[in-house]
Amino acid sequence: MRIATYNVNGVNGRLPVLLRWLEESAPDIVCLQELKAPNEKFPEKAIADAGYNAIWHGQKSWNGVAILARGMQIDEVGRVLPGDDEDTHSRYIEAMVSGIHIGCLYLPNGNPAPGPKFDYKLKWFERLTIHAAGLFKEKHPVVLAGDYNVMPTELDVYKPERWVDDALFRPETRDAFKTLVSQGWTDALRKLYPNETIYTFWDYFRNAYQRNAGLRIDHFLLNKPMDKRLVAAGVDKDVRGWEKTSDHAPVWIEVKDA
DNA sequence: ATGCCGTGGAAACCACGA
Repeated sequence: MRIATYNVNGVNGRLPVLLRWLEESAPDIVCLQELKAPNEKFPEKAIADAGYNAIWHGQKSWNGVAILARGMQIDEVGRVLPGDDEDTHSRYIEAMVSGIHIGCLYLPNGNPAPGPKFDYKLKWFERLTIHAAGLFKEKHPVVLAGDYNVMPTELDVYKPERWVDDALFRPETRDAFKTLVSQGWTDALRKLYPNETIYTFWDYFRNAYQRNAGLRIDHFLLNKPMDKRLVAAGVDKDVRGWEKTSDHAPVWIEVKDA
């Protein structure tokens, strides 16, 4: 079974790219971020015609997350990250699919830092870490996938020295990710490729993709039952080179059937 | 060192992204 995460940067503007990628790579479960569409404008029919069931949590203009499953039932568990009733951003959705517990997340960017947006990011990270502690202990496999807006180490940035003051790479942000992972989670891509340069995002400008000036910010965290089933992982980097593409590439893991 | 590009929504510019 293949599980993917993809920050589409606008699900409607990106629909041709998304449908082509779904057809070519045929992932079984997909986490989408940055829908940039309200619930009523989610392209449910086009995605159903491609063979996918879907649940989504949209919002006008910004954010928005969804979980897709190819020919499988999706049982929604929640669509809010607990811990802040005032948080109106659509950044989290959670479901059970084929016995796997999936959390799909779009962690706040946090720039400019310092400032209120950075404070919001760190708070959101704390809430995620509290929620994740419960998920980690579950008996069944759990996947926390999405755009974490964190480069965990210097290996995950094309020029680390240029990013040290950025909200995606500041010490507080990296510490927050480290604290989360230290609950016992497996960073799936890093486990399989401990020393490789792997990027999941390339800026639209300055020919970032052509220069491979990228960042690794889309991650899969696995609890132990899921980690035991991990067999492969990768980035569909070529998708980043398509016409009218997102600035992120799809990331995926392959897991053994139960 | 920097939104240089891109998206969505409102209103022919602005917010936001990483």
